[in-house]
Order: sequence, then structure tokens, then C-alpha cells
Amino acid sequence: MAAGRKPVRGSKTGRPVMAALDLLGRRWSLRILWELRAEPLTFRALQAACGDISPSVLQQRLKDLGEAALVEHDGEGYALTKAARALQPVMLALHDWAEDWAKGKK
Amino acid sequence: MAAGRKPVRGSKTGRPVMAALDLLGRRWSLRILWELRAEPLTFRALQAACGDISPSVLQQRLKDLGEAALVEHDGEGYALTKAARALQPVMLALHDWAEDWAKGKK
DNA sequence: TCCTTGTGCTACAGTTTTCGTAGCAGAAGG
DNA sequence: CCTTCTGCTACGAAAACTGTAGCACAAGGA
Repeated sequence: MAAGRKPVRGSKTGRPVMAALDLLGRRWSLRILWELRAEPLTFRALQAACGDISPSVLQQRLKDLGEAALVEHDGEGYALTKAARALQPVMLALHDWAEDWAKGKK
Repeated sequence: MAAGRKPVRGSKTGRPVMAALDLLGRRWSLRILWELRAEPLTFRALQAACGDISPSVLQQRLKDLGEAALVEHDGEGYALTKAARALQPVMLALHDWAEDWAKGKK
């Protein structure tokens, strides 16, 4: 399938980082990638993991992430693609940063 | 002022990473931090850098980021705080990842 | 066979967020 | 004064998100 030439909305520049910033800047995008970090989850398990996100948005977001080739749906449920797994170190770094950030706010 | 105890919407868990995921998952949040990476920008320069984002949203987002102690407003315009600068390596890693990600989609 | 459970997913009405345009008040410079 | 820049606000329209309900399908008993 394609998964290919999607400007990703608003990212008319074609610069990859802009496309990423746009895609990941949609509500629940980062959270979904975060919740899938350890293992594949079914639609409903993922929904629960995200704090009972409404299914319509989850569906839309999974479609977006699927078209971006970051998430795929197989027999096990929804799972990260290789590309998304390459993003995991970044998300871990984000996690660590968030810990420090929270300390500073106390 | 405070800048302190803000649950950041929906992040009832109190886990810092959830708060970060939520805050950064709002439209333009990541983009704003990205555009401010090199130097402070005035409100209008920032607006232009973000592709003429509407001022009402920019204002709202700057308020959010300000309350999260990530952005501050001084004589030079809007600038990243120390906490936000600590996030820059993460964003650079995200940038690099996006480049690889785009290659895979060609 | 029927019943139950879990799956992915859709519909729809209501709320919130974002957009796009217009414009205001204040400061600085000529 | 007049222009230009600043940060910022108003407001109607459009898009996104929410919350609840429910559908069709498949698997596993009893």
C-alpha cells in the first residue's frame, strides 16, 4: 500500500520535521505512540490505556498514524512499525525531560 | 507568579510524562518551541514563522507554554526558558528521526 | 443451536478548539 | 501629527474532539 506522499496537513513546506511536528501535534498522537511502546494493544485496550479516549478520535488517529506508516494493525492488535520504534528513544528522552521539568515546577 | 501546580488538562494521573504529552500534543505547541530554538522572536515574527497561525491561538498557546514555564516574554520578545532549552536535544533528535522517516516513505 | 464475550468500528448530538479576519491601544521614530 | 511596529482582543465560522450508544462479526462454551 501507499503510506507514501501525504503532506500531513498544513505541512506544505515538505520539510520532514514540519510534517512530524504537525502529525505529532494532534491530540492523542504522542500518547498513542507512548502507550504502544511496550506491546501491541487491541483497539479497546488502547482506548482504555489512553484514559477512555472516545473511539471516533482514536479511530481517526489510528488512521492518521497508519497512513504515516507509524502504526499497523495485525492479528495481535495495533502495533508500532519499525519507523515508530525508531522514535522510541526520542520518547524516552522526552519522558526523562518531563521528570526534570516537573521537579522544577514544584 | 506560580507556573506551578497545573494538571495541564486531562493529565489527572500526575505523571509528568502525561502532562508533557498532553501539553505538547496541542496544536502548535511543538512548532512554537521549534521556531524559538535559535533566538527569541516577537509575537508577530513568531506568528509568521509558524505560517501565519491565527493570533488568538498563538496567544492561547503562549499562555499555556508560559504557565508551564517553557516560554517567557521579555524585552527581546518571546524566548525559551532554561527548561525548554533542555528539551532542545530531544527536538533535534526528533528532527533527525523525521528525516529518516521521510526517506522511508518515498 | 443459542448465549456470551470480545473484537473493530460507526453514528450522532453537543461541546470545545481552532481558524481567519479585523481591529484596538501603546510605544518609538520622523 | 503620521507612520510603523508592538502585543493582544473580538467574533463568527469551521473543524476537531467528546461521550454515549450501538452495530456486525468471530470465537468459545453449554
